[in-house]
Amino acid sequence: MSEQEQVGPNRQSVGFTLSQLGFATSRRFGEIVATLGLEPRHFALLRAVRVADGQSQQAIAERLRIPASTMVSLIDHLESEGLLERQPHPTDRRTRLLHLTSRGAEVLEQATILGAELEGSICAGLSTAERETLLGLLARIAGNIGIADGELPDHGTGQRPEALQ
Amino acid sequence: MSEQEQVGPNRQSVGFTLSQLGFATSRRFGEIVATLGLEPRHFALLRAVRVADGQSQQAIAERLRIPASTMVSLIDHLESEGLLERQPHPTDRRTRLLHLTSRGAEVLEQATILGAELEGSICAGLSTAERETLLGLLARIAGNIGIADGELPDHGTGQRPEALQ
DNA sequence: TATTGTTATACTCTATAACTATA
DNA sequence: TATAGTTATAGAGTATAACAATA
Repeated sequence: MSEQEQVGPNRQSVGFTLSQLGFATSRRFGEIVATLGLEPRHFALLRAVRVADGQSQQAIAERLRIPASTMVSLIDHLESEGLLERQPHPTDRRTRLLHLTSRGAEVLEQATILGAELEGSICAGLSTAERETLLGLLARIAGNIGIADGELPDHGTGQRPEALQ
Repeated sequence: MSEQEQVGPNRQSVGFTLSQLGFATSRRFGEIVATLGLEPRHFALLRAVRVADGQSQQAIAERLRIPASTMVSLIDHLESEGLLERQPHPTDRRTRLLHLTSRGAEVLEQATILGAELEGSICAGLSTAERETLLGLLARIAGNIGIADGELPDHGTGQRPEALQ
């Protein structure tokens, strides 16, 4: 046995391995989007805005489960970078509607491409069938853990929502 | 398509799924050890002490890649809980040697049992062969990412070492 | 002069709550 | 009176650097 001791659930356990790989993958993704001047949470926010252009800050904050005050600083940053804009609501002057700029759309597209490249490097050497097998097994585990497709985790635990990891 | 938008690399990508499951698994493990009054980093520290009783604080800090000042507060906590003890070095009076107490060993054993139960719930419904297949595929991905067996990630990124997640 | 552990401190991140302007 | 967004502030967590004791 290696001198390095296991630290989570048992090494060679699925749980430990998932923790380890999930952490490494998130970190790698963070390094990659950093080359575009973004953090993962900025990427997540740009994506959420792109889902439907012209949503209010509050609508997106609820979607991403982040406090309104955090939204302000995230949007301040992205607006200062010229990636999105606050625009007035046509009838409610309290509300700000968020729109991607063309530059924001470009950066989002580049980040998506870099993400696809990361996916390729992660899965290097796996056949299509193996990748399908892996995704199928992971989906069953997601079911065991209680992560339904498309569901974001409860935010009542004091943990940051994984959307913004 | 679900109204919920993907936030990392593409949903249905291995990378996104690993991030999601890794995060959820870590969180669940944290909730579990919390029932013993521990955080995951305390569990990791107890394990590191158990590897060889009587290591110095510095030796363990290097193993876990955490700053010396952080070690102090972690050990203060565990010592106040009666789970480990600082003892003098026989010849070097600067050095403190760390030892598990019998209660610390018990708690560590209980945490290990709870971790095994978590592993069981994560893998519920998977046959032994499927579990082996999964671990094999994940090991290949670990190789792609550059996580050698037993290796802890570089700590130069500003991220917390996963040992202490 | 170097090293072990401790303490002090500064920084980042996050969330709660107070505040403003509108409704 | 309630709501959208902003600002102020307090807390946790972490790391760097100064420090005391010892080598």
